[in-house]
Amino acid sequence: MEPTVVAGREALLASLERLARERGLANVGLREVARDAGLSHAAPAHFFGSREGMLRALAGEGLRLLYEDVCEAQEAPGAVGRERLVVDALAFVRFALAHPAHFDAVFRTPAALRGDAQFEARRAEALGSLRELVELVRAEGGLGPDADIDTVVLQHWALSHGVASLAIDGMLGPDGDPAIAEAAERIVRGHVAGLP
Amino acid sequence: MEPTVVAGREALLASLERLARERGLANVGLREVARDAGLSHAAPAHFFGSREGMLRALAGEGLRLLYEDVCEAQEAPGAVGRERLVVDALAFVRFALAHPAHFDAVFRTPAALRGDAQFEARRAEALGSLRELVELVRAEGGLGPDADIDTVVLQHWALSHGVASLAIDGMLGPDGDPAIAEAAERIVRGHVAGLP
DNA sequence: TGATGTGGTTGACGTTGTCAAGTAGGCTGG
DNA sequence: CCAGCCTACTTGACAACGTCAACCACATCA
Repeated sequence: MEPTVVAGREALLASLERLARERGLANVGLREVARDAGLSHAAPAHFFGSREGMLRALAGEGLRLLYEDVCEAQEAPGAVGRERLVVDALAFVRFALAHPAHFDAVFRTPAALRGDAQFEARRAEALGSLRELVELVRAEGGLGPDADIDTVVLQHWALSHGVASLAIDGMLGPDGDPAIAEAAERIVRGHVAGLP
Repeated sequence: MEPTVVAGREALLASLERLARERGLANVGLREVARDAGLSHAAPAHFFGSREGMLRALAGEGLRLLYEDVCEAQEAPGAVGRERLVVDALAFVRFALAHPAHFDAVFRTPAALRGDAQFEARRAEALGSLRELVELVRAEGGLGPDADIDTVVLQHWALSHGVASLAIDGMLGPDGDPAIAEAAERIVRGHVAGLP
């Protein structure tokens, strides 16, 4: 029987996410999060050790969510060869738009994460699985045989990251506008079409 | 006669930049900046009104610096057609590596900037001048006549932004390693080569 | 001479992140 | 049955923080 009231740790992370979504990660306080979750002011320190630890926890959750989203998108039928990269990049963008606070914690708050072995390992794993995807695409004939895999991987990662940032920062259209997704798709397709 | 001791305002911005470079923008305090600049704890509030105001001032300076760097790179001889886009992107990456605090303020602290008319205007201007660059490239025959200018502009902006983020976050190699610049160049060239 | 800025300072207020210490309840071995 | 330990917090204190009102010294100019 799962409890209807979530454990304190998760309640705190949920509150953090909710508040960060409105105000930006940098502008939410530990005590505020604790208040919002109905706990005492020192509860965050109890679970996460420090503010930095709490952000790290959110980043870990974010990386897990992102990985799930991307895998799920990849498993949908109909995308083979080069199209797989379109699916991958658009899943990344969708994740950024759906979980801006998590995205911020993972990709835009690097100072707190530097040197965290677990986080670096997971990030390396994410890059590794992207490399596998690119290799699969090549095996399926979607990439020229002389394409440099590492360059394609980094190029694709950079473009996905860039489009996601543009989308989050409102440079592809006002918040919630479907034009954002359309612009993102145009950009991504343009990019994928240009791969060697 | 310019004074050897800069005015308080600029001393504060310089201190903010120096401290943020070591610790990340989010982890420097107003009072700390004031101390570092040799001023009283309330000096930042006097000049910038609030913490947010101070970050806005840094972002404004950053946008100006970026604009100068890119223009200067573009004026160097030898780059015509498609090569202009390589020069542009690499200037962007160099700026990010040389001024990480400014880059953070401009591109990774959007909450503080939302709704600031002056900042939005300058950002729109930056995008506009990128558009002009792309149009020039097409006029020089560097782009197919049926290329969609807007998509190319956004694609280029996204990739430049992404590569810069990768570089700053240490994903192209350890800090200061010349391999970073080499990787960035490979990625950018791969991207530009794929444009329609 | 006096008004008006400009470029700051001082001091106070409420709030924040962190830490040491305490507490309440559940589990486990003897 | 109960002592000991673990988990999941709370309480209270501290220094540091951002902001604000008030003040000060000097320059400019009518």
